[in-house]
Amino acid sequence: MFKRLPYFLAVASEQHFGRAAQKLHMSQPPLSQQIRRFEEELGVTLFKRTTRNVELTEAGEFLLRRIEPILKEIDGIIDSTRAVHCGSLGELRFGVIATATYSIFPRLLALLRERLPQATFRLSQLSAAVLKQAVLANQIDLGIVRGAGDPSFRSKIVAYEPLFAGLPLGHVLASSQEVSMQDLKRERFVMWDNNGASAMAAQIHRLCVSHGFEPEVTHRSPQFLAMVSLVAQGCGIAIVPEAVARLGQPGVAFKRISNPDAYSEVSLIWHPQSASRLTQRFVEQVDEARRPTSPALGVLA
Amino acid sequence: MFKRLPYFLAVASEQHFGRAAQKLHMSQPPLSQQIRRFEEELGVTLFKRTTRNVELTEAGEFLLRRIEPILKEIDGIIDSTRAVHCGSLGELRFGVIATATYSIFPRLLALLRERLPQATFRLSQLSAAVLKQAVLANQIDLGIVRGAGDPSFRSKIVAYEPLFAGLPLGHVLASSQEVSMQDLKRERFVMWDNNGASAMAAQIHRLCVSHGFEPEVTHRSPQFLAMVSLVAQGCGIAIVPEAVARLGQPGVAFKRISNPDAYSEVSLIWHPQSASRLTQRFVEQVDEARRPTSPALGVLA
DNA sequence: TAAAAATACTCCATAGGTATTTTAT
DNA sequence: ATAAAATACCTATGGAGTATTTTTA
Repeated sequence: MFKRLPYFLAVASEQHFGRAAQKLHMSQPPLSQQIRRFEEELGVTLFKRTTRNVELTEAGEFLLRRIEPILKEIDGIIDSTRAVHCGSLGELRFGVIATATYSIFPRLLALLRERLPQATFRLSQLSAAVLKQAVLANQIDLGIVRGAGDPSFRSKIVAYEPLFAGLPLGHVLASSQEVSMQDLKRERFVMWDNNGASAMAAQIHRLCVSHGFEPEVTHRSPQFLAMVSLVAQGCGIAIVPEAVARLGQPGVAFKRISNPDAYSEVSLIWHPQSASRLTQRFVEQVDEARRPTSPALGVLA
Repeated sequence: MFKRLPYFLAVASEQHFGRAAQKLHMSQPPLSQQIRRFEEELGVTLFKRTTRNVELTEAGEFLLRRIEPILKEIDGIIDSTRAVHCGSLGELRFGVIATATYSIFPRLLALLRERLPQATFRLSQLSAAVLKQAVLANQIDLGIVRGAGDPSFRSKIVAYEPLFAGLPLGHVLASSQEVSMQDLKRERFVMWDNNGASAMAAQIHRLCVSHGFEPEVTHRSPQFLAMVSLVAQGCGIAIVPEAVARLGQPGVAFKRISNPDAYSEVSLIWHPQSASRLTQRFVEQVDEARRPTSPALGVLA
């Protein structure tokens, strides 16, 4: 039944049993038989044939017109199924923290479109905690968070992002080229927060301690825009990743912190069990891009 | 390949090889084999299976979502192909003369929609001569013309349409209930024309002669609206079929001609060779409707 | 008479059946 | 221990081949 449709199609398009049989890599008699059986099981005469001429009946014309595009479509679906299997077709669900949405994520997206052009994506901007839950619940495929890793996930660092000090415009350091951690010893800090679980806050705290001081924190916020406003109002200074510094803000000057350990790691995280083929393929492509031999390395270094 | 799609569908929807095999009226082992072969020839794992649990892989989900509606569609196409074969589905191309477009044709159309609801139609309004050529050239399936038949076609009378005299309002007969051919003896006539081949003109001429007079024709036109205007202007009287009388026209009174032979036959014509199944079915339905036992008779009597 | 479809027949691949084994819960 | 899928093996349908006949333009 289904298997006979391609036979019908070949005879219909060739209007000739012999040529159709050649095209199908078979001999003419079995093809004639298949068509006859097809007609019998349909109860429909599809061809008007003499030994000199083969043409479609009305019903045959109808069937040809309808079935031809469908068989092509099925071929396409089969190809696409193979593409899904090998992880080049599908949808990647990204969960991204606010400060990576406009810097790291676009770079990864460019990589996705270059290396896996058949893949589509869906983006959710989430707090780090919610994002990790979503990865575990297989609601998103890939998370972008700060920090080097987490034993619950598979992870990969995709960027070392330089840290900047955000200073009110009148501040004595606001006119210098760079600042060092030493310069910030006596400052009051507007600090990141995420119900006490902010990776940035922990990172900055470690940084201060390793440079010999305990930061004096006056305000805390989970929203970087709120932090930067507090800086503009003179409530203190803030340490932020480059992505936030780049956005700028009236009344605030951002100065790169010159110490080599003043950076924030950004990682891709994913679930080792539920990772789809596409997820795996994409992670491989990220690896590939970060190898020194690859020209795409720079964008993620 | 194609034949295995329904197997895949059954297993995918049941998530169970045994039940799927039952649904397919076969035993479980060959079904397992078919699925395995299908996976092999695709090069794609479609199911994750243990002895306790069967579920689709990503690629399997993808294939299921895409292929299920298509197989349903193919079933529908097969059914429709059968309908085309038996003449209940398709398009009827009607060619209709002007004076049948608003009277006889709508009745036939109602019959078509009642008896062959899957059929669609296409309507061309043509002169009788062009229409007959179009039937011979298989450009239209069914023509509606005046006259009882023609040896070049198969035909069937579908209406005997009473004739009316169209009279200017001031005319002495314009106040009577009916007129007879005798009353029209001395009148001047505005006559139908179609390059000398009008069936109506021939019919009316025969009618006059059989009632003992040769009509005095002052004007001729192929357009009934033109004829009726000439009547309104007092150029003469016109004999027209009921369909024209029903349309009415300011300044003209239409009176039924009481003689029993004062009618015009309207016929369906079609090509005996190239008639489609639907054409044949429709003609059968017209026969059916004209039988005295059928309640639908009246509309065409 | 020649080209092409249908028929007759033969053979083998493969679909499908039964019995059994393996595996995971 | 049990349900269910996989495996092994057998059978038979039917798909495909070759040789031949029929048909019609």
